[in-house]
Amino acid sequence: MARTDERFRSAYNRLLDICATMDVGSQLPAEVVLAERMEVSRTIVRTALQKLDEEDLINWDGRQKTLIRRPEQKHRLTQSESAPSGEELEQLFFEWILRFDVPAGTSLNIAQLSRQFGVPAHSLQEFLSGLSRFGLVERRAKGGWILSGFTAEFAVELSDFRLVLEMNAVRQLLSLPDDHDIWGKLKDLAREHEDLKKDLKTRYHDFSTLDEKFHSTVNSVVKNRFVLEAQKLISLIFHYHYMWDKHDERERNAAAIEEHLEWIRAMLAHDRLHSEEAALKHLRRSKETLLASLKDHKRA
Amino acid sequence: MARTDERFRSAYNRLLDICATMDVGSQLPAEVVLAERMEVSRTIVRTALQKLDEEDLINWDGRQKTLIRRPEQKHRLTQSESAPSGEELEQLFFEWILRFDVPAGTSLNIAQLSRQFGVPAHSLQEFLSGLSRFGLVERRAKGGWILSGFTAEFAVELSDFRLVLEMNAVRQLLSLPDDHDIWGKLKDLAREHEDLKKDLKTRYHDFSTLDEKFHSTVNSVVKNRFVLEAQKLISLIFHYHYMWDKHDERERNAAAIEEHLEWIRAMLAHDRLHSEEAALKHLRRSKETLLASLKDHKRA
DNA sequence: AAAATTGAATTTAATTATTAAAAACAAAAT
DNA sequence: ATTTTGTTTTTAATAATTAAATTCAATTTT
Repeated sequence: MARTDERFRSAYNRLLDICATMDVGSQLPAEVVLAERMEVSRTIVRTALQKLDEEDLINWDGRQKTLIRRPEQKHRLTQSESAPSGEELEQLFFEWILRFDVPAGTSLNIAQLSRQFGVPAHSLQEFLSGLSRFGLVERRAKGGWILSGFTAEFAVELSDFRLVLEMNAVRQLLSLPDDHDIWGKLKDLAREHEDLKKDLKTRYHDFSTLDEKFHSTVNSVVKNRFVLEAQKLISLIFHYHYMWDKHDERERNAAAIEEHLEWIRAMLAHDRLHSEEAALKHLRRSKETLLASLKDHKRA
Repeated sequence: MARTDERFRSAYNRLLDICATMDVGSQLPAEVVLAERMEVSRTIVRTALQKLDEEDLINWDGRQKTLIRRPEQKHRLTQSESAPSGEELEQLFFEWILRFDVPAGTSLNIAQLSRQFGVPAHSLQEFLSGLSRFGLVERRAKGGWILSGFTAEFAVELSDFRLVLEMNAVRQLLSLPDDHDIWGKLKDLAREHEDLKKDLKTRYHDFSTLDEKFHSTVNSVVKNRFVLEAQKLISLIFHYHYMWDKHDERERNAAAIEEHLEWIRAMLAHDRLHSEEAALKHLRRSKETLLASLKDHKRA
């Protein structure tokens, strides 16, 4: 009942580590100092000190905190492995949706999913309410959540949004000075694309990673938290889709590499019109691929 | 302790309403039918029926649910007024931030704020985790939330994002056919602007509403959930800023009206270049105004 | 017998009570 | 006067609790 003492346990173990670096008989620093160093409140420091005293590892009297003996392995507190972080939860969630083709309209069972993902139900709730901002999930009047996205419509809108943002990135990129390091990065990317193109027969799986690297490089010139956040979602969904949709993978990737190369070369040549044209071409085809794969999944 | 029976109470009252429309001696429909009509589970229907039975309003035996007498006012259950909805909470939150100039870095006290807004702490948590997607608030390791946005940087990025989205809307708008009703709406807006311009001396306060109407009309041509969601946040923040920043209000509004008019006329003339130019001009000035007002507040 | 309806049991989720942790405050020691 | 500690108060994370939804089996009606 009530919250876990996870925070205390990890702090106590860190305090043991601090003691291990000290000589027997020497003094531990002040509570405030310890609290600051360990990034916890003084309350935790004091409970930890009290336990050290009880274990006869230190002698605690007022501001005297004398180390009696070195802590051993047996003194450490066991920590239940920490729950997946927000980012990890995001990964788990999208992976689950795309791997099992969870259809739109499915009602999400918080209790079961939180068990499955190994996170407190509470965290999952928060995560979902974050997603509801993007209209991917919805809260029902009766309570609970339903997955409302991942329809063809969603894919279209997401792709269109991506188009708007990425075209903007291209325009901004082209107005950067010649000594900006984006140009070097683009040259490197061109080379990597050429390399992959040569060994495509054996390495065509590697494209997914390169694709993500390329798009995030282009987008990196836009310093904007809203754009960045949106792009995180976009790349996540595109990335996972490529991962699960193995249909025509090699041909698709070969075509995409050519499109990327044309786009990169146009940008390196500072050719505004050609760059926008090449970007448009690639992004539109990307959208079609995403849509087609959604329809394929439906049929399967 | 545990959840409220708010849902039961409102269902019970609605059931009384249904009984009121029926003749004494007639039969109530099946549980499933009632549940469906009232958009509530059968469990609630059954508990409500049981209470009706206890109150001697119906005679319930198996599938016989006979109305004995008409329900009266005294039978109705009192409902505690429902907590503000998600949208209302959003309004309350932004109003609070802008009215009291809550500075970036402030730690948000969930308990106190939820009391202040009259919502369960739980709802506020969910709301904040939604906002964290936009980087407006952040979760701290120690627990709790801090307001990290509403800096000049935030305003700049928000304005830039707005620019990208709205320029895209303009481009889409100009490619719409002549019989689309956007053109009629734009003509109406032009007239409203002219009217306000005439009576500006007395009515300059009305501009804030007209401004919102204009921008949302332009943006309405983009049918995209991501764009829409982003624009909701944008207009909210711009709207509230105009509301609290009374500095030079009349002059600012006069200038903005002229900019709007130029922009509208260019669009009505299907002049692509001029439209984009006018839009850019207005949006850039808008950004400067927002920034200036932020700096002013800092000084005050 | 098939369909509709009800009764009971199970599962799920909203809310509160509880406890861990943080923060604030007051007292004591350097 | 400043630092450090002891104590109290406040805040928030989680489990327990209860309302509500859902499921399944039994019963009645067509």
